[in-house]
Amino acid sequence: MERSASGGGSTRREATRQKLYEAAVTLIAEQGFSATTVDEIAERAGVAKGTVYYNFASKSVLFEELLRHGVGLLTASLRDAAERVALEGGSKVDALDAMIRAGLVFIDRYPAFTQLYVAELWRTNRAWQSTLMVVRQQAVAVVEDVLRAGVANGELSEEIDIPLTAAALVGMVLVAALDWQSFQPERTLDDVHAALSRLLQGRVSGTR
Amino acid sequence: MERSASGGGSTRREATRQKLYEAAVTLIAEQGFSATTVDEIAERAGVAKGTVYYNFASKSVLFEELLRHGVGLLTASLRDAAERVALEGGSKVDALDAMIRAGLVFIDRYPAFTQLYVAELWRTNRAWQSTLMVVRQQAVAVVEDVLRAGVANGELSEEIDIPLTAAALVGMVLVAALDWQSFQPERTLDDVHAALSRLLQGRVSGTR
DNA sequence: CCTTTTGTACTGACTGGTCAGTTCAAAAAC
DNA sequence: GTTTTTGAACTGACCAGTCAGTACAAAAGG
Repeated sequence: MERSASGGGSTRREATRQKLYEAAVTLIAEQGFSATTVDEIAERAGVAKGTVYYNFASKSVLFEELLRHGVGLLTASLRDAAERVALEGGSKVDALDAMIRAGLVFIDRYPAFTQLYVAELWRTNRAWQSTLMVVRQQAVAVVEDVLRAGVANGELSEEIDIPLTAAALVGMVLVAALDWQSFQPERTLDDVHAALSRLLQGRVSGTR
Repeated sequence: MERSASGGGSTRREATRQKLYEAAVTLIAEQGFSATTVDEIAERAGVAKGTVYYNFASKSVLFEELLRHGVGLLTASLRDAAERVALEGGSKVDALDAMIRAGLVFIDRYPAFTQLYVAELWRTNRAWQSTLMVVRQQAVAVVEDVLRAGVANGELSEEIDIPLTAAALVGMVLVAALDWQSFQPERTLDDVHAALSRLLQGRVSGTR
């Protein structure tokens, strides 16, 4: 029943689940959860419908595990970026800037996941609402931590409102990136990063 | 046969359509388009299902008209705010600030519409995709116009990337406001406005 | 006046189709 | 020989859209 060491679960099964995640994330991002059928997911993943139900209890459970999986990747990437700057002795603003870039890289790599996340996050009355709350808090908390550290060491103004500013920064990156992907795909990641960086560092007003 | 002059459409019918808009916007914001049934919409509006189809060709058409209606309100409100500042002889940064506030007021007043807009905007493969594109461009264009004017009169840096910055600003307001409504409802509109204003004006870094 | 007609708005039972989830025997993979 | 997958058939709930009929007010006709 357990072939590789302990904990992991079999590789074959894991590969099937991965295929299902990938198929589901694309379809749900395009069409929404309710408009996506299990038959479609199975077909896109190249497995039989029975396999979906052998691996996941239901369509919603598949979706919830997908969410947890994706946000795990994102927070790890953000935390990693902040830490790398800290080790190099960079400032907290540098850390925020690095996190903006990490966010953009993530969205560039997993655009479907990001679409789906944004589309579901502010819904109420959904089965997976609590999963999303937890998962959102994890992501925002990473930004809040850096802001707090910046205020503590005097680098950022004491007057900033940490939760609101963190939310605004996340939103800025999220929406700018989605807009980039959907409506201005000819721009490069560096263009987008530069524009956001400028906004973060208050180099918008003033002719220099 | 025709009660009020010609052209306008009866008041009764208009009132029914309005009730349907209100019912639909709430339900779709909560549950998404596909998960919301026409029966639910009719029930919430207090009319029979047939009435929905008497007034709108289909569920999607109802939704599209809803979108156009809502974004019309938003752009009018943004343009109005910018114009008011211009008349008072304020700067372009002041105009942007006023638009941020107008955006927040709008979202505060029509939270369901905003949720629904964000949730559907970046979807692909949807029937109303083209409607959304048009409607998004209208809203973003208002911000771009002000940015362009600011650059022209030397108030804003020539190096800013207008489309990307506009998208980022809109995103910042949108996400911060939705977050405020969903996760920090105890905050006041002024709190949120102050946090965003600070970010816009680059008063985040530096201890003053 | 009264009554007949006409057009508009609305109603709600009904239909045809769709889809999540089930079942299971047999094959494949390991 | 155990786990995982297959594939196809099936069920039952659910739902978008339809349609024959109702309600009613205003006009037309007498």
